[in-house]
Amino acid sequence: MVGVRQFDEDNVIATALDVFWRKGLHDATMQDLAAATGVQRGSLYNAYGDKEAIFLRAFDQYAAQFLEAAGNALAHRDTTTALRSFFDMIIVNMTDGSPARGCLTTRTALDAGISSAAVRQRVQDVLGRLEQLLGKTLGATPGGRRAADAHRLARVIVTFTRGLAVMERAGYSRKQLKESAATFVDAVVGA
Amino acid sequence: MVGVRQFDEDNVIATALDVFWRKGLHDATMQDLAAATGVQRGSLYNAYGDKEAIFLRAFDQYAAQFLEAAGNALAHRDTTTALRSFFDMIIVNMTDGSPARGCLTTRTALDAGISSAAVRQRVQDVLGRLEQLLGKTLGATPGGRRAADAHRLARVIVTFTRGLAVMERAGYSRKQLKESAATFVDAVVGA
DNA sequence: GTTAAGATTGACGATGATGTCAAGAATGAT
DNA sequence: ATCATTCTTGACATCATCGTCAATCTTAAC
Repeated sequence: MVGVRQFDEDNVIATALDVFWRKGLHDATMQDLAAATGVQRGSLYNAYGDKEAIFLRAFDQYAAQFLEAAGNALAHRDTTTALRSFFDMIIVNMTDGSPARGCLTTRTALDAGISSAAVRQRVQDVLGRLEQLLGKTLGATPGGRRAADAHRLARVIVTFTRGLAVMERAGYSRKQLKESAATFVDAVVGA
Repeated sequence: MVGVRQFDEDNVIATALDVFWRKGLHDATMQDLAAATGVQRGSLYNAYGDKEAIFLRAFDQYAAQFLEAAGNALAHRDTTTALRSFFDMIIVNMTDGSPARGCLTTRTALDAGISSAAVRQRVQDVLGRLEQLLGKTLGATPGGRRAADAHRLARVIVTFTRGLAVMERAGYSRKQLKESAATFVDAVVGA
């Protein structure tokens, strides 16, 4: 290997993720990425091709971390406890930072109209996997739900998490989001 | 009045709404608006000042129409029926057109980070009013809910509608959205 | 029919983003 | 030490958008 890369790729991707998380795929520019990473625009083009390629790498990292956190949060025997810690995680995830960064998946989903198939696919993947995690949790409850019900409910819960992400963008506080999530869990799982 | 406007303002705003609905405030350009309305860019600047001013007018029209439709849909004695027709309306609203236009409020909310205070305020207004409509419906149910519960639940429902809007952008079909909404209504109101 | 307020038009300059490239720098392999 | 390969750098051309402006046109009011 000759002519060796002068920057740490993991660092660059992690920093790029932060930029995309704050600005979104569409609004983040190559200049933003260059400034944040300290790597010149030209080098980024040379190394990755274009902005979307960088985004896909960053998003994959984000998705893996997000889904792992979701899985961990859901790892409780009691469904109600599992869902509460799940929503806690989700809400902290989107209200973290100052100003809060929001939810990257949701932001990306909203740009679907101007995004490539690859990007749209990643969003669907994350949501699909999240739904599976939730379905497993709901189905595994002792004296459990019928499988079809668990799946339908899982999608409802995923949908509600997306709603929380929108409400966060609309200005609702972490506390308000948590209250809504608590009400939701009580209403849905209490039944 | 001398030097009279050559175009119909209501037409222009209605057409602008269509453009914003399809592209979003941020992605729609003055050229888009000029092309769609048949009014030159210069004239639009002269008449309205800038893109945001046009957007605010269009959004106000949209919000009024949307809230009226929501109010009508909710006008049933039976809470379950009211919510079902409410969600039907919401889902049709966001899956209409080809390609579907999605939900303008949600799209706008997601751009909060790069929007003016005036725009953010409109989004909050719509969501707040929607919440009020729902709260009234839930509170008015015979043998009704406690007021505090109705308000909390109303916010949960608003949040869920935002989630549906995201799911639509993520590629879920009208049918899938309706199924989720039905599951949600059963789970929440059945309790 | 003149007039003057206001609308329309097309062109202009500024800005910022994209993607490319040639020249120079760095370094593993020999 | 030299070479060959790859990375880095800064400049370049292109493109889209924005907002403005002077010249021109339109028309209500007189």
